Amino acid sequence: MKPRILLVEDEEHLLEAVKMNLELEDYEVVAVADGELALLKFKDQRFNLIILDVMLPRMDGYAVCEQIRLSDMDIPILFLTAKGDSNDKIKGFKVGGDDYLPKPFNLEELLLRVKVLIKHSLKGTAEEGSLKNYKFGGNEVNFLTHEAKGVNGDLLLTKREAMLLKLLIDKKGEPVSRNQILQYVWGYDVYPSTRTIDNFILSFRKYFEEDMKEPQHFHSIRGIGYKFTD
Amino acid sequence: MKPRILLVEDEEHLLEAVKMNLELEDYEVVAVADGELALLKFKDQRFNLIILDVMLPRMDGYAVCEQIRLSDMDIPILFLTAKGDSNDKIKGFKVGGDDYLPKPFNLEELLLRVKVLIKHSLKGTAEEGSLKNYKFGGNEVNFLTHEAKGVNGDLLLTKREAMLLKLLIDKKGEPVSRNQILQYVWGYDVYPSTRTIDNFILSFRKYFEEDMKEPQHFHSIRGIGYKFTD
DNA sequence: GCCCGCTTGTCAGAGTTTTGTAAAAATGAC
DNA sequence: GTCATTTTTACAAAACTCTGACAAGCGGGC
Repeated sequence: MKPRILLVEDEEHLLEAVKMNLELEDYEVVAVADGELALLKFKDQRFNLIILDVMLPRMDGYAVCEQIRLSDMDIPILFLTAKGDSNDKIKGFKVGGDDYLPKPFNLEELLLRVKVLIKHSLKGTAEEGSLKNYKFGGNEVNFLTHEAKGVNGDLLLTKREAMLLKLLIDKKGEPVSRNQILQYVWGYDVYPSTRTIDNFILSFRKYFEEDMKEPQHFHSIRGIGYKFTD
Repeated sequence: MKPRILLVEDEEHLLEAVKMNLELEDYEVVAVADGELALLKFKDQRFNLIILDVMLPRMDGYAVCEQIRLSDMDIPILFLTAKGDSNDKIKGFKVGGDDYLPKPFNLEELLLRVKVLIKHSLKGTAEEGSLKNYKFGGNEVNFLTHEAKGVNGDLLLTKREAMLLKLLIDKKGEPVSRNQILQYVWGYDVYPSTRTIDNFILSFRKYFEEDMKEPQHFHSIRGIGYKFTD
């Protein structure tokens, strides 16, 4: 599964060159030439990294970054900019950028920075594997064997169920967005429709909740996603 | 618990200056002046970030980085170097560096890069959420979970409420215009009618003000917008 | 001080979006 | 092909946001 990059750059020539080189490095690249289009793509798809030119038609890179940060605090953003002075860099960082590369840049350097940022972004979602057994309420889950004990006795979790449950439990107490769920459980190139996740939550509530109408563990956070509470 | 930084730099003057500034930013800094000492400290203690000068007595920065990477693939490493050419950067990345700053550098830029790298290194460790926590008057807001404690007890903020509240708190003390609010909370192409914002302010006052007629925190600035005061 | 025009406060639904739920259809392993 | 699992579809229910009406408040000109 290739890491996905959203590349936003209005100089067509440069756009093509960078896109090609990133693809040679085995990334999947979506390339757009203006800020608004970038936001649409971002909302529509999932990426591991965004490369953002500062000077863009219709909406500059900083504004795009600020918008993106409203809904996703984690995705790395790398700024490209023509001007080299430190104020630009600082502005880039202030709006939530993670790295900064002045134009003209050395291509190899860009590729290296991309690699570093992608490495970071994958770190969170890579398997840690440490958690193999978990108890909450009167329930119990074994993530190795997928066996679980719920309110209606023993049951076996399916693969997807186990992945999703593990994700929620790993992040217990904090809401996990539907996007994060999709990234972690389904990966980057699958797009199950919106109701799929709900169905899994529905199952969990059937398995583990005393009262489905008043869930104690699997909370829905409207507009965001779900949250697990112990 | 403060993030811990290992700072390795042999110019005494610079070392002191950077150390002091990092400490002002509330990091705990361990400063050493040569590469071998850096490795000893690294084996002995736990850090969230390593700042590494390339030119060091006894053992250069690249070598230190390579050694560290043998036992820890995750800790972020920021290189400082006197020469500005791209080959140095590339070498830095190749031995496992995460970022690179050419000397002489702007101090603010260093601090920003440090912040970004630390943010990455803390990701996933529970403390992250505490930075997104805010208290004022007898109230408390957690922007990560959207939980809040107000004058009438606990409540959950909606997505929009959380965004608007965050904006106002980020800019506390200064008035935020209705236009800014629209831009930030609703995005670049959506403009709800004028009364909508007031409704949200109304809710905030209900949630957080002792006396709605004499708001202490959510002030209306006639002709402009609103201002949050602590 | 008093009036007038404009801005803000307040509220009650209407309208919209998101989530819950179940059943049917598709997928994929064997 | 068969079965278990996953995904889609459809609709219901819930939650949130927005609108429009009107009241109240503010500030400038007189």
